[in-house]
Amino acid sequence: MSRRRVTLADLAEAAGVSRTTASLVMTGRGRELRISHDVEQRVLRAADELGYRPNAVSVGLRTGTTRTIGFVSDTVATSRLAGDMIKGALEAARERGFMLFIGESEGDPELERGLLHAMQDRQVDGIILAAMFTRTIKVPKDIGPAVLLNALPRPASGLPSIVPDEIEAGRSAARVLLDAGHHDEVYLIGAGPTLNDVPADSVAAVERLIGIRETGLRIAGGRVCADWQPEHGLAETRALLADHRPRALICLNDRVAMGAYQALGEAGLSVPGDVSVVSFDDHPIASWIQPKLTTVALPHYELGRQAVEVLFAQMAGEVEPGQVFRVSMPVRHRESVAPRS
Amino acid sequence: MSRRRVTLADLAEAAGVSRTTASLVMTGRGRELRISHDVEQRVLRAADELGYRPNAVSVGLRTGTTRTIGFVSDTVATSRLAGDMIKGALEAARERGFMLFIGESEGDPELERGLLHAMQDRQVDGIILAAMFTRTIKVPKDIGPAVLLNALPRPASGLPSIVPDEIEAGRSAARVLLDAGHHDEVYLIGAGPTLNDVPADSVAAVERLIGIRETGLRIAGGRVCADWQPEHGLAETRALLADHRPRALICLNDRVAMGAYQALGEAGLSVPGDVSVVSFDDHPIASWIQPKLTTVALPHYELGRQAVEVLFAQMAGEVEPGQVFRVSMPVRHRESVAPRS
DNA sequence: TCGCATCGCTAATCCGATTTAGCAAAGGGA
DNA sequence: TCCCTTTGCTAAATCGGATTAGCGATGCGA
Repeated sequence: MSRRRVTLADLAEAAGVSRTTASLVMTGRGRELRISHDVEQRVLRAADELGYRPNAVSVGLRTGTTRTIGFVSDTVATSRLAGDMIKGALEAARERGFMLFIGESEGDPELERGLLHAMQDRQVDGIILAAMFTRTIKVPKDIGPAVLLNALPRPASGLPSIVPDEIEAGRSAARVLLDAGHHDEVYLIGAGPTLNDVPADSVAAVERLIGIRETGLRIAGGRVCADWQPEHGLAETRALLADHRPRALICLNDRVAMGAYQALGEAGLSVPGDVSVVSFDDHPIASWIQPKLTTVALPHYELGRQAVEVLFAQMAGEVEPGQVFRVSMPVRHRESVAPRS
Repeated sequence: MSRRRVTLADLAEAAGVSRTTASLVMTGRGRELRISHDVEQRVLRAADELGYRPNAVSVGLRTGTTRTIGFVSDTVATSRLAGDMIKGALEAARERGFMLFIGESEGDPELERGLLHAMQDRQVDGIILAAMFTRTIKVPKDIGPAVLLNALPRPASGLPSIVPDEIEAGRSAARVLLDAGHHDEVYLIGAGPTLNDVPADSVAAVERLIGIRETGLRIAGGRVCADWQPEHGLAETRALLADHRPRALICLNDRVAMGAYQALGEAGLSVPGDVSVVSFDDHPIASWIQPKLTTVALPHYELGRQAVEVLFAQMAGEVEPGQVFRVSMPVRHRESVAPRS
């Protein structure tokens, strides 16, 4: 391979100074500790010529800080939605010269412990604990500086959390319909009509429902889906259409909406002419299906960014224990909503 | 926070031995260097009680090996397809006690250099250079042990490559139709009919075409798409249907196929009754659209795994310079192909 | 001319492990 | 009894930097 890396000792020798002096100049403490301008320039020039870059492992050992963050998720890393979360975290970290370790626990606590250990052993400066779906999680002890992403601590742990503002999202979805004149004949697919009619463990479902109902929108009915997949959306919408003639549908996510589209198509109903549809998530398919789906977006990228930024703020001691950061969910206006005729 | 980490010195003191002895026992070299069974047990017990875990940063500095791999991609990390690639790499790495640094270069060479430096400074043991779409890339100098994932080196660089076997995939797709009795009236959507009719820079398009044509399947015609997105698939299939009546379609990927489904639906043609459809990628939508799409899967998970495994093999000196590893693409038989009537 | 502060730089220590070289005690052969 | 091995363990060096303490030279006031 290439020749040995240039070390501080090499640099010092090339510049004709001690390692101490070289170190002081390179860390920018030269001024403060009275290194002459002349010597400083000499060292900087030598560093440039030799292409000196400090060995981060050594720095990590000496200073105890590695400019590294651990990102542990149950399975976020693989889900499409989560790619953007990682991307946001990655960019925010990079802006500050930090790198990210990624780990997936697959929901296995044993594995999670192992990952956390592996990261702590590598002296990460902080940890992001992320969840695939918004939910509550048990926080391991002695985790050090950490934030929860898309999750809330089950027994309060003092760690800050970053979550999407699902309640506001519910309000937004309802308002899109209200603004278009849909005050009644609105049905829910995926959950509802009451707060008890939700898939198990779905924080998103509950909060979206709360938001929707807060606006005062009259909900004519709703169908729960065990799982928010297209086939369930299809089945439940079919069942709904057997007895009812909705003028608008709020689908609890885009995959469910995709199924709903299929059912509406079968029934000879056009979107948005006969039925308006709003949804949640802004999954890629939302702009692939015809007509393109108006949906309230999960801000994955922004969630990832915020997690990193909150982590830095926390390390700087600027965060209240247990503080919850809600990231707003923007509406993507597309083609699936028409004014009520 | 918690109390200071347990160090080797703590362990040695607790066990009443020297740091050297403690280290020898913990690294398993005790036998070899004649540490008595008695002392060995004493150290192990103390380690267990104290919960001693060696500081990986220190080990990294001393031994020069950090049990860490750098994963740099143009933008893989965020694309859905790539999530699985990372997952595969993650799991293969974890099985050997390695962690992964993730970085995204966004195709910016400057950024890529920065990422590679950041990783080299952290003494990664090897690097995986990944690409979003299969393509050729210029390999930076002095990169150390590395493999290319979903990419081939432009000027031969001696680095091994891991790529999906697209030619075999083309053969597989064609054979699915041939086996169902479709020997003619088969059209291509997304590329073809000749090897010149492909989107720019698409290795996949060329190789899939080569594979398809090798089987001797009679291709009645083809429509290129500038970009393999649903809307182009829709437009090109519409255009095709204006003059022709295909009995089978090979779509160059699933998103194009999704557009083709829409066009076929508009034309009142049923899948697979009137027209059989095969495609490539096995994108999640392939099992969301109706009828479920028969497609030749990009083995993302397997690609990720292989990249890590080849990297280890390379570090062990078991890989030929420039060796190319082709990962086979399995057919997912679903509902979109029917026998030719 | 002496004492003291300031300037400009460096020697030595430390971070937490691994690894080399070697020391003291016990055992064995002549 | 003496010398040589072998056994069982440890002191010290090392990795590549950051940091603390301090040293010699110069300048300045009295």
